[in-house]
Amino acid sequence: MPKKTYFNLPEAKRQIIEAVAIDEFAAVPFASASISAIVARAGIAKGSFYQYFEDKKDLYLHLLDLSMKQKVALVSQFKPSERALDMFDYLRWMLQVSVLFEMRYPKLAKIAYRALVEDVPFADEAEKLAHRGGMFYFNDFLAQGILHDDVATWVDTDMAAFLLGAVYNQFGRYLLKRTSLSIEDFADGKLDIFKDQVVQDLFDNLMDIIMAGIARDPEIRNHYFNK
Amino acid sequence: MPKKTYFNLPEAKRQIIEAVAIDEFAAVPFASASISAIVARAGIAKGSFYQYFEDKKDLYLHLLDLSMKQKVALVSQFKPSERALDMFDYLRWMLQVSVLFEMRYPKLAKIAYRALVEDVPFADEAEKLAHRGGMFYFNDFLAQGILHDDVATWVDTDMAAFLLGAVYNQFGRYLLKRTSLSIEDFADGKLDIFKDQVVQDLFDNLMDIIMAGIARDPEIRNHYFNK
DNA sequence: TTAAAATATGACTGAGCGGTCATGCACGGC
DNA sequence: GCCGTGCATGACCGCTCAGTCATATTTTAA
Repeated sequence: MPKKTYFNLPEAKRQIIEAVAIDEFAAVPFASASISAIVARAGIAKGSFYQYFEDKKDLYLHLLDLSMKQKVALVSQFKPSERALDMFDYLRWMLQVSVLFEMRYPKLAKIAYRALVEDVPFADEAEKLAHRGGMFYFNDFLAQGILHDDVATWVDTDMAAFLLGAVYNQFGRYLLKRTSLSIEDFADGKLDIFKDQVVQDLFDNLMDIIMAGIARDPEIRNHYFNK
Repeated sequence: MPKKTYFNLPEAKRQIIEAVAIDEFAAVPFASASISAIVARAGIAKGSFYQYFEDKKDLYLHLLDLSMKQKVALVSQFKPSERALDMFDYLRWMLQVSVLFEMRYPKLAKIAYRALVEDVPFADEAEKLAHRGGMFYFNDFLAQGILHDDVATWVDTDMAAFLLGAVYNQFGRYLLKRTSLSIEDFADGKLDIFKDQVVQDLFDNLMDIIMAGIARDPEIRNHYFNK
């Protein structure tokens, strides 16, 4: 946790520091991120930095925390309107929000991604933070799906949760490669992932594969077979 | 490419250097890997190292190359016996070999993994190397599957290839977490991933989900539905 | 006005890094 | 015996880094 002094700072100053730090930690791995570079770009003295944060790791975990909070905020902002959607619509919604986060806050997303795939000298703390904001408890979710006859009983829910996690985590990157779009295209609202047809078609196809793979209802299977 | 001098070295000396270097680059990200540490542990002089390799990147790419060669070797060693398997058996075999590589050569696997997910200052070269040995051209493979009526025509093969890649790449790590087994359990042959029932069951379930998701044959779908 | 508390500062430390280079040694051909 | 080539060596260079600290400045409270 940053020191008390940091939170006494004027909002604007904190904003600058955080923006610069997010830039740095999104651009390079933890070990390569430079505090010296950050303080220089943020226009503060090295000594000041250490009045705000315990050390490099303290800043890093703070950013990771910010990232997760932002994701959670986005999730609740786009929560499906009223009552529970159908399970597959829910899975689809999760996928979309997950991608949306990556497009809206690419740097924060990258920092969270790093925490999971890269080695930091404090992997456990980082992973705990990253997972807390992970928000998608696929496992419980799928187990519920079996109880409600949405998911085929033979499906190993823990395994299926792993599959969903792996796919959802990478889908944003794939989308960019596949469509040759860049994050900027999405960023300035010129392109709404919820509306763009090409993107929606890809979402559809992915969800189709997953649904056909785990759904219980024979009509769903037949629907895909008859396509 | 390492310099000529390196290849003139006695086999044993090269082995030591490579073993130590693999250790280092598997343990920490590229930027943190220390040449000084490697030469110290390998018992050679710093100057000697730079008679063998151009620079740090040269060594790293060499290791990446070794990793890919080892994977390809493992693949051909375990090539399905005689003639072509059924497409799904083939996908299953790919998954198993992919996991086997991770268990047999965890450090080499880690180095390859890093090349794909971490940022090195020469990402393009690294990715090219890693992909060349990636060996699994799911995309063409699935396209063939459609031609042969193995894969449902509505499946976006490029997308499905992404899904397979994402899942296959992570499955080894999942397997370890899920089964609470460690790499050592597999390493010394005490446990054969091709024979162990728990592991095979997980393979089965994953393949079931994928097959049910992309197969064309209605019997396959019904088979899963009737489970 | 003043004293105390909080905050800002940047030169400095000690360590580690990748990479270089002058020097020395070993060995094969003549 | 001599020389040339290839290899081995480790002190050394220039740089960057995270983190410290004595000092200066500003803010607060009385």
